[in-house]
Amino acid sequence: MMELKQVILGFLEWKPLTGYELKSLFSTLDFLPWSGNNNQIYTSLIELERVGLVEKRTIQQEKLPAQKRYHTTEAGRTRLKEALLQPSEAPAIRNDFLLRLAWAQCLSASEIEGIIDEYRLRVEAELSICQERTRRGQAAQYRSKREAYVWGMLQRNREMVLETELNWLAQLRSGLAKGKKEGKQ
Amino acid sequence: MMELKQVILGFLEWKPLTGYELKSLFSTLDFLPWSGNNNQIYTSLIELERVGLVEKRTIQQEKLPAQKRYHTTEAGRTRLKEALLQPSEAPAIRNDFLLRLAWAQCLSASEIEGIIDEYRLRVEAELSICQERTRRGQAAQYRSKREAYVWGMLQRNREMVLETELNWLAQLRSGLAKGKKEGKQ
DNA sequence: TTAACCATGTAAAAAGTTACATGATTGT
DNA sequence: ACAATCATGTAACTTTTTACATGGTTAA
Repeated sequence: MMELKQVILGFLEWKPLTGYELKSLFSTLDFLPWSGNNNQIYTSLIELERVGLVEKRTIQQEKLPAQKRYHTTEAGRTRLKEALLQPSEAPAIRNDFLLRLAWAQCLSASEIEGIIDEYRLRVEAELSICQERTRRGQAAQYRSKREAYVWGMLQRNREMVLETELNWLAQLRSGLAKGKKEGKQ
Repeated sequence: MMELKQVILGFLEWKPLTGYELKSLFSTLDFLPWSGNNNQIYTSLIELERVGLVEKRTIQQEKLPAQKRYHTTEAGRTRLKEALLQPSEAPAIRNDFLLRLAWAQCLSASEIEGIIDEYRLRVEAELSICQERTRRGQAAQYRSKREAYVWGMLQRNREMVLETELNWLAQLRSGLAKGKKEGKQ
């Protein structure tokens, strides 16, 4: 299991960052399953430094609080590579809509139509946000063509998952409509 | 956010179950994002009973420990329906492979090919398990045709997600192979 | 003047996992 | 003899979220 700290190590290998900058990365990148709240980021950085996987430069600023800019150490790079070569599990999905649909028996046909439609709109909105980010993502700083391609594919992964969800929803709707015509029970 | 307790409420509305039976459901159904360990199940049941959403019948057995079979109350049914009508978020995905791929810059081309292939096999294996469960799932006890259809679609959702992952992986592989031919950097 | 951004951290609570604890039955 | 199934529960730990705490800058 890839841990939060290992992901932070990856970012710091990409370029030195402050806790604040990491936080904003966690809130803008879809493939990161963590919220990136203060407690996660700042305590992780302190711990990573304590065990010698990262180091920091403190930069005094005139008017703003001092920045602590972290970068990886040799030990950090070694640890990161180890983590990257571990086997990955199949994707784990948390889908609240499926949990609700499972008990659709408790709902009327029109209530089911209602929650399907509400969910479809939600997924479509999410897909739009995702596509918008893909467009803007072109501006990011990549170290190579391969890295740029890979990050494009990370974004594409999320888009494909959401598109699949919409296709599945369309199937669900037509299947339910068909069953309704053919008679209930 | 659909909670574990609400899902338990859903199962007990379907039919009265013991903690042990709930546990085995949690470990066999793919769309449930919880492990269904003892602590989750038994403390949830005790809490649900305490607040009056479920009740139990204790059944003495000759040779085995007593079963506590839980069923929903009227308040439980009301609470469940409330939860079902709440809006659902877009699916949240935890994909460790994406987290590793993000830092592929740290790996050689052949190491990347290695982790892609390992992951592909993992996803294919998961898809097989999933398809096998779909076949067996036909035997389950459903309260209506609609319920049988919906549960089939729950299973189909997971299959489609895994198929999409395999398609995406194929794209990734060919894209990386193409980039390699065109020259590095 | 109000919101967003910059910038750091800590405390408390909730959610989730692993391990501990007990013990009989049934099939290989 | 060993593993799997049946059946319940608790303790300790890890992970994650939410809220608290501080305080200056910048743009609408």
